[in-house]
Amino acid sequence: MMARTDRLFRLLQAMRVLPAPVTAARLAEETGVSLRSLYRDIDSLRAAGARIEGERGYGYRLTEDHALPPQTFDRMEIEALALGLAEVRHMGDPALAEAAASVLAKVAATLPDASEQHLFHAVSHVYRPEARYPSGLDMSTLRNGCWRETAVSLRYADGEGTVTERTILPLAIVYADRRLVVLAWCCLREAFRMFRTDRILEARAEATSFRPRRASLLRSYLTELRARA
Amino acid sequence: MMARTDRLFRLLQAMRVLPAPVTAARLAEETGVSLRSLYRDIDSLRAAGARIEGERGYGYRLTEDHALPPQTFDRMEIEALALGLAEVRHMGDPALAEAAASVLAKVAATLPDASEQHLFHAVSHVYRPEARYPSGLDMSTLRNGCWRETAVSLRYADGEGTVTERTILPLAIVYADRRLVVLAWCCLREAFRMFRTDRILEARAEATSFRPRRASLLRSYLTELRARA
DNA sequence: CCCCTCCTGACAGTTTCCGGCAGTTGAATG
DNA sequence: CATTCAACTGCCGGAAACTGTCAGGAGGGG
Repeated sequence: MMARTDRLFRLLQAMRVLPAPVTAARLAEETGVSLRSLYRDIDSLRAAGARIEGERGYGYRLTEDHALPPQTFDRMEIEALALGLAEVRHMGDPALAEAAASVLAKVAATLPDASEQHLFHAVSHVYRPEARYPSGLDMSTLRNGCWRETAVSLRYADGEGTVTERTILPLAIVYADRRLVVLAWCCLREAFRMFRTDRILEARAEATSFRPRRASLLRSYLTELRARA
Repeated sequence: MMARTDRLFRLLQAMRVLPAPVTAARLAEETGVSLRSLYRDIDSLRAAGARIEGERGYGYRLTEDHALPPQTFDRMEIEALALGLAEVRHMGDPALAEAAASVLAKVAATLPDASEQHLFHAVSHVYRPEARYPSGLDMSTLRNGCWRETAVSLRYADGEGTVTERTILPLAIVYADRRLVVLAWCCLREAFRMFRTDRILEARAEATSFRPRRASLLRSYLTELRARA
């Protein structure tokens, strides 16, 4: 049972150990499988996130190990994690809060002592004042925009309550002044702007993509912000 | 493809996140699989080295999972980490902020793309309003008290500004209502109390140890807090 | 042109997986 | 003592996934 999964791990291990360019034939022999299946296995690993470079007439090379070294954190770092994640659990939208809980659980699993584990987990549950996140809004629209580098159109109420309709290129979602805000390029004003998530009345995904400009746009915005301060 | 393996990981994660005794039915629903299959999956995990305690008429409990391959963070989880840690960098005392930065660097190192790494790191630097942490106070005294389970004596100003001198048994440092507070047993009042760090005028380490009562004390305090809400 | 090697598609045989059902067991509860 | 709960087990048949074999492509080096 689980023969296949086990074999994939062995394959990965073989690629780590064997000297750099390894032929598929060699790996097939190593894992005891036909050539055809080996190609399928390589596919599976790539699909699972491993970066495997394959060149014709040359062989395979493992560029990047996604099974990273077991993350170990010292006590102070654990403390920082617990605090930060507890905060996100309260503040964030449901999806974000769940992710924070999930990280917490993963990190707790690496803790040596069982009682420490439990406390670590417990502390993050202590304080739960009313959720501060703008409940009506579906953050996933914004988050998808950031990740997929697609525009989003908003109905947004500014400080005076004036409502405007605009299209933005969302760059990142961050805390600022204790609130969740979206850093974005505003197509209406043709400038970088921050949008408080609690003032966004509605968000709709648009089809237009701005890939691959997100990284450079965000960089410019950050330098602009830094210059202003 | 690989659906099964993926499901097993999800099952494990579910057991870590959900509160302790979980019924098979619940886990089956969580992983979207029939009850029969769930029992098979539990078997697989046990065979793979996870220690899962199952009691009839009660539920499952995960006692240990060290034998299993290390878990990586997905995109959403990375996002949660970045947000939480950025917050701690601003809020925390220097030692804590440094720890947060250090975790950030460790996690960033595992990110696949170089530009993603850079952005991830950059975002956490964006916003730096004035540090909100009570600058005069040396948090390490309190933190050491928590870790080494030794008493600490405080000069503390309450809500009306009345200053009192008291000895506490510090249990944990957490956020509450957006401020850093110390959860502790107050020897003066003989009760559990929360102390806002920004109202602590002075903290001195005492020699008296309360080891190993910290875990149980904190547990009682937490249940008391939860009962009150 | 030939050889190396990665890579893809199709097909058939085999294996594994999955849900459902029926039933057992241990413990707590009433 | 009966009942409920919920972990477990065995077995079946259909569905799905995996595997090896065969038959090609495709890019680069000699």
